[in-house]
Amino acid sequence: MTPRSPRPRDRGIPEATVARLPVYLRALQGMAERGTLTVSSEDLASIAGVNSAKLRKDLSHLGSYGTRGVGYDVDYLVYQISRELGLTQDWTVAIAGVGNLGRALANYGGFGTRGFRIAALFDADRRVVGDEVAGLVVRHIDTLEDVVGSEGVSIGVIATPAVSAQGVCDRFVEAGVTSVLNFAPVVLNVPPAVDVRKVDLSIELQILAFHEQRKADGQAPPEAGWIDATEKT
Amino acid sequence: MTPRSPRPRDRGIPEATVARLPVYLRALQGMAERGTLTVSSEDLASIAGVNSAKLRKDLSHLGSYGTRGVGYDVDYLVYQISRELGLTQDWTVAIAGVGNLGRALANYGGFGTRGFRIAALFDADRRVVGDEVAGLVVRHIDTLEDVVGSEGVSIGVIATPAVSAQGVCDRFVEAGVTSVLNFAPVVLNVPPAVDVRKVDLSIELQILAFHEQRKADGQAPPEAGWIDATEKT
DNA sequence: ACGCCCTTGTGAAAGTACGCACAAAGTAGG
DNA sequence: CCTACTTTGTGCGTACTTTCACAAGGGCGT
Ligand SMILES: NC(=O)c1ccc[n+]([C@@H]2O[C@H](COP(=O)([O-])OP(=O)(O)OC[C@H]3O[C@@H](n4cnc5c(N)ncnc54)[C@H](O)[C@@H]3O)[C@@H](O)[C@H]2O)c1
Ligand SMILES: NC(=O)c1ccc[n+]([C@@H]2O[C@H](COP(=O)([O-])OP(=O)(O)OC[C@H]3O[C@@H](n4cnc5c(N)ncnc54)[C@H](O)[C@@H]3O)[C@@H](O)[C@H]2O)c1
Repeated sequence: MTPRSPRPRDRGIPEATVARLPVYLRALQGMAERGTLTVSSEDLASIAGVNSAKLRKDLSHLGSYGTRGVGYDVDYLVYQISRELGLTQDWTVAIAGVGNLGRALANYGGFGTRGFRIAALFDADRRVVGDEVAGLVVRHIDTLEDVVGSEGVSIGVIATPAVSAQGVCDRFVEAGVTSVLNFAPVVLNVPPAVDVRKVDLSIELQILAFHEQRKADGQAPPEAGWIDATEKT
Repeated sequence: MTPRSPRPRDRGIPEATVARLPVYLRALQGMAERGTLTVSSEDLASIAGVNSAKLRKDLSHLGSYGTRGVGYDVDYLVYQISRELGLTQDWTVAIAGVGNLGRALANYGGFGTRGFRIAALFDADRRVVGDEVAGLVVRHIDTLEDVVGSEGVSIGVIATPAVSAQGVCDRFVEAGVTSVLNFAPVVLNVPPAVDVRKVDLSIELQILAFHEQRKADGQAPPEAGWIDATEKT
């Protein structure tokens, strides 16, 4: 029934796997720099902080790139994961809201290192527009549509106050942006074809507080036994 | 077999639910400010961007706080969620690494508004130590143990470069901190009793890139059908 | 060329999460 | 008090995720 052209691979990578691939990629790039040629699932999993079976299953979604008895070729795996994640091409990013956070993001080196190019900064405040931040001149938010079109922006970052976030988001979407990274503490409403990911500091702290309270509740913990060691995204 | 005292409620709240409670809480607080007295699961769910059945099931983990035919009392629900998340008490936070990001965090108002008090800022750079940021004097990282003890810090935020993160984390843990929020792009190693949550910009962008590539792959999408509308944390 | 040993790739089981659909419970109006 | 209507709380089927455990594959030493 699927009218899709018969692609080499299934291409139905689970979301949970996608979220871990960048972690593996980072670990592998570190190894590559240090000259490591191959790595076993056990070792890589340990560095990435996951179960080795999970790692193998994750990688199996990309194909059979390992060699039994040996492990995975580091460089090859870096390439395959990069390709799968779409990092073999460059992506153009625009940031809206050049305040505390927007400036930190713009000045963040690790942003551009891996195929993400910041093409534009927008703000609504006339006192900020025209400033040079991280080598870019801050533009007025009203030029968003023009710039997104001319620069080919594909990812929009929202670092405005919460009240402005939905409006800015709508403009990004209207201008054709289909991926949004939102730092404002609001739930954005977008059409189904647009992906939104949010980074919400306050939520993270509240989740930590919840677990912290749990630990305290048990008072003097008779026995440890918290199974929370590893990170959950 | 569970030797725990028979608590009023089960207290086995799913992690997925815990991650959504702060979203509900924020929506409810907004309503409370606007004077709304009660809300139905349908309305609240719509604002929070989730399915109403999911919302009801989430809330049912806290107890039966709704009234059939009417909905939920906004103020009461705010209180119950706050209590469950541990927000009825104050939490003390310390930030290590006062660079681009650390400063943005320290200056962020929304941080302190809901029970999270920033008690200390640490840095290793002598040029930064002694600066006043957001009303606090930046202390040297070597005073971490003393300050964490005297201030009763329970949540440590890591905003140092990646190479320093594990070391700083170890010091937090050694000093008794059992909750860590990590902004550095590394997997932290901690004992099982310590909770770590990470915020990783680069990973978020890579996940967006993956989906963006998918959309482009299908070229002129014959039929839409992306089921990605809602946000995934 | 052979066999040992290591590591992958993957079935199957167990554990979580989601969302539909509906009975139960409560309100409001007569 | 009884009926009609609204909305909660949850049982249940489905889908996704994680983990175990092991057969099959492949290199390497002899
Ligand atoms: N600073 C942090 O560490 C931090 C942490 C977590 C979340 N956040 C969230 O990130 C967002 C930004 O935080 P911040 O501290 O940088 O705030 P900020 O006030 O320092 O900066 C916001 C900037 O957005 C601009 N702006 C306002 N309306 C705009 C519009 N319609 N279009 C374009 N620009 C507009 C303002 O002029 C300002 O420069 C907020 O939603 C905040 O809740 C910040
Ligand atoms: N800036 C961003 O927008 C951004 C975004 C995502 C992730 N990050 C990550 O957050 C971290 C901080 O980023 P940044 O842009 O603020 O970097 P930065 O270089 O501006 O600041 C880092 C600060 O940490 C201090 N430091 C170094 N070693 C330390 C130690 N052992 N103890 C205490 N302090 C120490 C440095 O003196 C510096 O002041 C990095 O790991 C970065 O990858 C930053």
